[in-house]
Amino acid sequence: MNKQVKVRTFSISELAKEFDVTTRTIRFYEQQGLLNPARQGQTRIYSAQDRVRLMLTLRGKRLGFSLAESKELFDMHDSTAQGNEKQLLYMLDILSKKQADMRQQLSDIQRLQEELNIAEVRCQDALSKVRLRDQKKNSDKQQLIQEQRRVG
Amino acid sequence: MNKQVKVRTFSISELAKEFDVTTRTIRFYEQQGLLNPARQGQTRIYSAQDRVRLMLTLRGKRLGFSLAESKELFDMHDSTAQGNEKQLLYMLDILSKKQADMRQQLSDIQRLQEELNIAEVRCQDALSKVRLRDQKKNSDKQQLIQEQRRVG
DNA sequence: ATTATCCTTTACGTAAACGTCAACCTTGAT
DNA sequence: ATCAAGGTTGACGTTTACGTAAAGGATAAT
Repeated sequence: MNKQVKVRTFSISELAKEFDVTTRTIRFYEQQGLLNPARQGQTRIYSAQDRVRLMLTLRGKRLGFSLAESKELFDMHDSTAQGNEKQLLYMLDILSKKQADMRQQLSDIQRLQEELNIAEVRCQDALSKVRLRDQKKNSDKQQLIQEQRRVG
Repeated sequence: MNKQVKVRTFSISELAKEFDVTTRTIRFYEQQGLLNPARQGQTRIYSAQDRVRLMLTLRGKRLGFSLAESKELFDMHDSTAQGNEKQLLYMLDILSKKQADMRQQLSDIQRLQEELNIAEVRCQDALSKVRLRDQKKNSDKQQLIQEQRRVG
């Protein structure tokens, strides 16, 4: 039985829209060896796998990975299936380094989050003070007008 | 009483060493308005505050902040002490956006950490399989040698 | 038939964040 | 006195990650 498995594919602009990047960006990632879409004629056809790769690449970017680093991780992930010992050890080394990076970032983020909260409170505080002052200024003015009416 | 307060200061290379950046980097940050060291003649003298700013700038970088963004946050932090309502509202807006960023990053990191762990396990697994195989190969060889001795 | 909509390649341009000289003080040690 | 160690200001070079424009092919609607 020739099982016709339907595979969902994507056009370049579909992916661009979904991930809010330009098509230029996606083509660039391909040029850098991060994506490898099939072709229909000369038009690119992206598989679900390609889509995942794009997702991972973008997440990597948000976490400060260069495209080259992401590519390296992808390549290793692909090759370690049939990797030799040296490859595997190298991969483990990279993985542990990345994990250290992530621990660092995690603590960076937590510290920054606290500081942002503090700044926000400070800011809200200053804001309410400004508003109170302005309110008082207005009520003073109103009072003045009232008195002027009584007098004039 | 003329209280002579001793203030710890730093040279550019001290800071460079401490934070593992080049002096070029530090001067560049000054040029971009992130640092503002005092001068003694023409040599730069960094205060503890300058040092903190450098620290924050570098942490910002690790979290994907551009130098311009960090500068903006510094400037606002400095100015919101006597800021008007519009300034404060703008600052609050930025703060909430940054917080959203950080939440996103936090989840990115947590996901990636899981994936790195999985990859590590997979890799360790592959490694031990490779080693077992090699061990067997060696023991086979040893056995062969033994037999050859017995025969030869 | 032509207009519009996607898609393509090629190629030059650009902003950010430094690196890398060059050419020049200054200052304490030998 | 000189010389090494550290500091300074330009100024041009480099890498990364795309932007932007030019010139054109393929298909679908009007």
